Amino acid sequence: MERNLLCPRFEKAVEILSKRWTSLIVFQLLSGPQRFINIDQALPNLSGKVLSERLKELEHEGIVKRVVFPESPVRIEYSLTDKGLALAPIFGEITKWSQEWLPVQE
Amino acid sequence: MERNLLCPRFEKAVEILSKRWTSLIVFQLLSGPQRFINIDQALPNLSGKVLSERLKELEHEGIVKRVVFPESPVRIEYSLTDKGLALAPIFGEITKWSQEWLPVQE
DNA sequence: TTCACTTAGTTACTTTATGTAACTGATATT
DNA sequence: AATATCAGTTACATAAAGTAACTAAGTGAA
Repeated sequence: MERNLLCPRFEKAVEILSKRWTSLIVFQLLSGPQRFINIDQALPNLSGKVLSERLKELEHEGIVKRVVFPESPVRIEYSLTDKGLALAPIFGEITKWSQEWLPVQE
Repeated sequence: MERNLLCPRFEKAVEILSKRWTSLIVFQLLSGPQRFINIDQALPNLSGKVLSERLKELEHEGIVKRVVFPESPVRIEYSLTDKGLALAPIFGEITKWSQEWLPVQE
């Protein structure tokens, strides 16, 4: 009777990454810090509602940081923490796989 | 006005991998071909209904193959194709990240 | 000053996805 | 004949995501 062979840390990582939109938001932030509206516009079909939820979750996980610039009007920038930046190799492997195994035209 | 900077193949890969349960099912199959009930039992909280849906999707994507052994009773084995096996490095990177950045105890 | 616009969201409502549990049909075992 | 196993399916309930309109604080133009 084998029970839960799955490493809980691995499971947690998959849980984070496989939540809808999360990967694409992190990937978008890999290109540099940016504002809410910029992320929203870069990812078609992502609603402000879900983006707002995901950014809060990612902030809570310590993957994203939210910085308020008290300019006028106020500017809020989202960026990756070191923990978030460390996700880059995963996206590197996803890119490799997709280029080798997925058809160009769909 | 930048539009859809996202590579469609990368986007497709993320879409496949970030569907709930998909990654864990593929990861489970990395340990070798196995039967429906085995996958179901290895992943707590995964229902037969969703497993059945996911296996069909993965078969359709060419990531999983379903082989019927006409024994009695019939045995059905699910396994990864070459395309599916090629996902292994992605899980390798997820494992690395989770061990470096996620706490042991939660 | 009033009207319109931008940013960073939130709220209310609808549609879709997932979870739960019971069920099916073929074979095997007791 | 009754019970069990495997590989699912069906019906129903709950949770997540999509859609669109709205807010509040500030800016800019008329």
